[in-house]
Amino acid sequence: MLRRLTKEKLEEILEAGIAEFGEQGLERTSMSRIAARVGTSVGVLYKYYKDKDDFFLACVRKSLRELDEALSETICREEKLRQYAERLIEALQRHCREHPSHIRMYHELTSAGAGRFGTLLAQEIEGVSSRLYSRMLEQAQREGNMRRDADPKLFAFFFDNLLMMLQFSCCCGYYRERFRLYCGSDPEASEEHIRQELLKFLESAFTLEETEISHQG
Amino acid sequence: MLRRLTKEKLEEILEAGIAEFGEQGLERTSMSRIAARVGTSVGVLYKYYKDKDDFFLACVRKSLRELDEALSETICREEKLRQYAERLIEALQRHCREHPSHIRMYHELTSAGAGRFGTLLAQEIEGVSSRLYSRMLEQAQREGNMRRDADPKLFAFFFDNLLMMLQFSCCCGYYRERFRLYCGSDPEASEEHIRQELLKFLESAFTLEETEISHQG
Amino acid sequence: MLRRLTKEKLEEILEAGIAEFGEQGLERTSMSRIAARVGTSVGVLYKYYKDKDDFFLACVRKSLRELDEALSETICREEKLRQYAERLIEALQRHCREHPSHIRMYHELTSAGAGRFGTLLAQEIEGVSSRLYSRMLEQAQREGNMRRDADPKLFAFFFDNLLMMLQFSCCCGYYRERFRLYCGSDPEASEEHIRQELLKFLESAFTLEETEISHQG
Amino acid sequence: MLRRLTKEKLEEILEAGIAEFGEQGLERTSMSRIAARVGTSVGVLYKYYKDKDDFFLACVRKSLRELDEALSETICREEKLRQYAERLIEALQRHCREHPSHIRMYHELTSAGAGRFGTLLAQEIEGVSSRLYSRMLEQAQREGNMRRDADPKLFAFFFDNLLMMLQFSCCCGYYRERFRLYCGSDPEASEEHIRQELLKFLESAFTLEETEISHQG
DNA sequence: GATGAATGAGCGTTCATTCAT
DNA sequence: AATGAATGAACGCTCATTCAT
Repeated sequence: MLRRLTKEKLEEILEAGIAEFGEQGLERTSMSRIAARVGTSVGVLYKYYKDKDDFFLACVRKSLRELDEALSETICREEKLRQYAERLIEALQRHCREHPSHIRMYHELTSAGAGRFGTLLAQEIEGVSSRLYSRMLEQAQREGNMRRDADPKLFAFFFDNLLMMLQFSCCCGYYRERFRLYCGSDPEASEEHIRQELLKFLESAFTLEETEISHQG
Repeated sequence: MLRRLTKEKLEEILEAGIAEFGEQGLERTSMSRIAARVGTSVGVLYKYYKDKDDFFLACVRKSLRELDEALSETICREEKLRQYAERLIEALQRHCREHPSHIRMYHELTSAGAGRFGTLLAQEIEGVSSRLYSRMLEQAQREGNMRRDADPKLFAFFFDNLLMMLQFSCCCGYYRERFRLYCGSDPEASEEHIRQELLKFLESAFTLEETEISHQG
Repeated sequence: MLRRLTKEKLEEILEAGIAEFGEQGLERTSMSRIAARVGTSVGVLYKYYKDKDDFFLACVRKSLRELDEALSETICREEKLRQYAERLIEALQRHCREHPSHIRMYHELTSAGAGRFGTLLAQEIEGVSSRLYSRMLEQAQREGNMRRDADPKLFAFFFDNLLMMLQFSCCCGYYRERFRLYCGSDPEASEEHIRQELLKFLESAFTLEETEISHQG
Repeated sequence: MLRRLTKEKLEEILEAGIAEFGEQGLERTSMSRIAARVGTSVGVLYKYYKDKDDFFLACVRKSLRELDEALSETICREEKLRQYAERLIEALQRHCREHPSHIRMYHELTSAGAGRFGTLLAQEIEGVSSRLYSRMLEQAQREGNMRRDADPKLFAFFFDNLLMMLQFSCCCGYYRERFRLYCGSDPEASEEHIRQELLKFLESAFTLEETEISHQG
């Protein structure tokens, strides 16, 4: 509809929004600071977006698209659960490294201040992965790669919980500090180690193949 | 020195603060709304607390004390990891049922807007449990109740991540919706089931005793 | 960059500020009352001025500029001390008549509440006249128009004291009343008379007995 | 009426009030800080004084009484104008040294914020000295100790102006800085010198040419 | 009679949003 | 179509004053 803003400028605006929302939170982010940050006026923000909430939604959605892209290569492959999990964690770790403010903003949107978006956004964001993980684990179960007495939905839920917390622990102030308390180092200092340990943690949870058992003596 | 306000009224004020902070977030919570909520004036808030931040900290600390109490009975017992975990989860679930706003406020304090408290509070809040869990898992490892090739610190971290997310999923708007997407029901509809599934998920992760392995056929 | 407010409006705002500060003092003047007085919103005040203090400083400086203008014609002429003094007093009296609130605000800035500006403003305001008067009296002394045994700096100080008090007595509530007590009339009722008497006072105060004169050689 | 407060305590309270009013000004002085300063409660202040204004008036009056005492010995003597002036200045300088906050408070009361007391206090404070000085100068004139063509009321006014400014210059932040700009030193560094110069100024300001002298007959 | 906790009006300041230019 | 100045509601906070204890 509005053409004056090049696609690049729009991307820049949204990226600035993501950065601010991630750093300051929803309330403390000011529209004029965003405008100033990219060298436009508040006017254009309000031309493209109804209000601050609308702009926030746009930022979230852009971020979501990028996450989808980052994960798309991981998802499309057919493979064993463990391999998939490893590739997924790896992709998420890279995403955290490259787009920490996206994760931060994502965390902001789970806060009470963003409660009015709650239902709407939860569906957009979690819908895909929840269905994906659930189906994946159902299949794993059928194939004997997961405890037969497990509820695949809840296991999918626990699985995603671990992935989410991993991301927050890499990008969000409070959770970074918490990670330090648990592990004594910054999360980026031992990405590989964290990934391997998480895989172990998951692997014992998901699969109990002979090879694994033999580790235990 | 301050006597007019009964202990009960003070508790009520803090509880109102916790409720508001949990519902609205740090920024959107207004001191005058809290005062109105409990039928006092803003003045008294500022008699007892230096400023809004100070009041927030007092709310967090009150909440923390109550959580500690709720968990104290769980912690002092000597028992196997699995039993301990079950009792811990149970206690947390009850705590969520009885004090959802405490959990909501706790979640708020992890958001960017509360960043200035980050380091301070992370230590107060996570310090105890991080040391507790780590030591517990180290012991479990020595006693053969956990994979020998696991990093007990990271496993403690993953363990607490799951517990945290469980609580958020019971109490916080976004995470409740997310839970519904994963499981199709409200978290309080199946507390027992969730607990048992989480135990299974953990159990495979932590312990690999013969009896467990035999489940897998 | 700021264009909506015409120069006139801006002047009007500052003038309103000067009036309020002069009438109410620094503390009792409220930004919203000033905004209301000129029919704008508080927002615009904070667009142009960082905070109340900054606005106050702007008012003082505007006032100072206008005083400088009012006196500039007086200062540039070369003449005898008495003529200069007469013209100076006359100019100050006119300034008091035309801008009483400026003098009132100037008086406010000497009060304890404005202490934080003290050193800064004293230099801006008094610096010029103190140097000017001192040099003038030094010259007068060299030319034999002033007692040789006088300290020109202190005489300049006394001189300015008289001029300041004259202005306050014309414009400031307390000092107007005080003037009435001394003279039985309003200061504006006898400007010419006051001026002439002040000139007499300056030119030979109190006594001119032989014994005194003999001090002069 | 109220007896519980000893005379000493009351004096202490008033002295604390004078100090605070002098340091902070009328608005910025808080009743509770005064109470705290002397170790009582606001309650007693409001038992003795209707409101803050009333307390301020009481402080001013106490201060006035003390000034009167300080000057009483000076005033009651019969002597020549010059001697009287010297003793008066000396007494004022001592008063400034010993009770600077009284002078500061006196200055505060001339400010716009205290405008509502204006008329009332001006009469109480200036009434005596204005009549005294005027009568004194009238007499001096009759006795040939002052120009015959001078208006004794205005000369009394100028005289008191100089004395007031001297006191402010010793005690009040802004005026102290101003003094420094004029003279390059603190006023207390050269009390004797200032006094002597002021006496010179009063006795024969600026010029003492033959033509001037001839006015005196 | 003394206390000092409670009150609440009022201030300084911010910022989402509008709309004249 | 873009601008960014103007608006004004709402917030955090203070303090003179009251009045239950």
